[in-house]
Amino acid sequence: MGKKNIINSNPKKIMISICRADDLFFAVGVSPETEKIVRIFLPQSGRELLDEQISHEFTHFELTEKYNEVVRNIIKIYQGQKNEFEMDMLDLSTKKSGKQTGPVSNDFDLKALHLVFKIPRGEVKTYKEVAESMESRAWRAVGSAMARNPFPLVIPCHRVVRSDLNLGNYGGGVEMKRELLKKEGVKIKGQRVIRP
DNA sequence: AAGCTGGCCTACT
DNA sequence: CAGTAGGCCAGCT
Repeated sequence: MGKKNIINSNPKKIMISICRADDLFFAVGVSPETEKIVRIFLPQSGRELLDEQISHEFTHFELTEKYNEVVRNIIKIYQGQKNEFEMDMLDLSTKKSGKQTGPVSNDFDLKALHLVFKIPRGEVKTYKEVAESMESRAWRAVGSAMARNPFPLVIPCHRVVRSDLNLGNYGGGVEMKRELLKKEGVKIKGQRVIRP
C-alpha cells in the first residue's frame, strides 16, 4: 500500500459508452460508483482511433450501452445545439483531493473550468478574460487548464480564444474549434472571431 | 526542488 | 494584416 502507484495498481473500473454520428465516433466515460461523467472524448473519424485513445487512458474499462443517451447529448452540443448538462453530472474531484485520483488536475484548473462552463453558446471569452475573472494574470495557465479539460464540449473550452481574437489552439484541432464556433453562430473571418 | 513547458500576451517589425 | 521575441505564471518532472 505504501508503494508507489504503478500504472495498474489502482484499477478503478470505468464504464464507456460509444455512439456514432455520421462518420464520427463519440465516447463518454462514467464511474460506476458515482454515476458521474469522468471523461468525454472528442470525436474520432474511426472506431479504432477512439478505442486506442480510450485504452491509452483507462486500463480497465467496460463497454456499455447504458450511457448512450449521454453520448447523444454530447453529440448535440457538437452539432451546435443547446447544452443540457449540469455541472453536477461531472466528476469534478481533483487529482489531489484527499487520496482520490479525480479527473481534474488541480484547483486552478477546476476554477477555470467552472468559469468556462458559464460561457453561453454563441459567445467567446479570451484566455486572459478567464484569468482575470479568477483574479490572476496566469493566462497561459488557463490555456494549460483548457488543454487538460476532461470534459470538452460540455465544458466549452472551444469558446475560449486568444486576446487578439485569433482562434488559438484546440485539443481536437483548430479546424474543429472553428467549426464548433461556426455552428454555434459565432462569426469568424479567417482565423479570427468577430465579436459585437 | 529547480528548471521546463505550454490551447498565451504585448509590442514591435 | 502576419510573424515573432521576450515576458508571464501555474503545474509538472
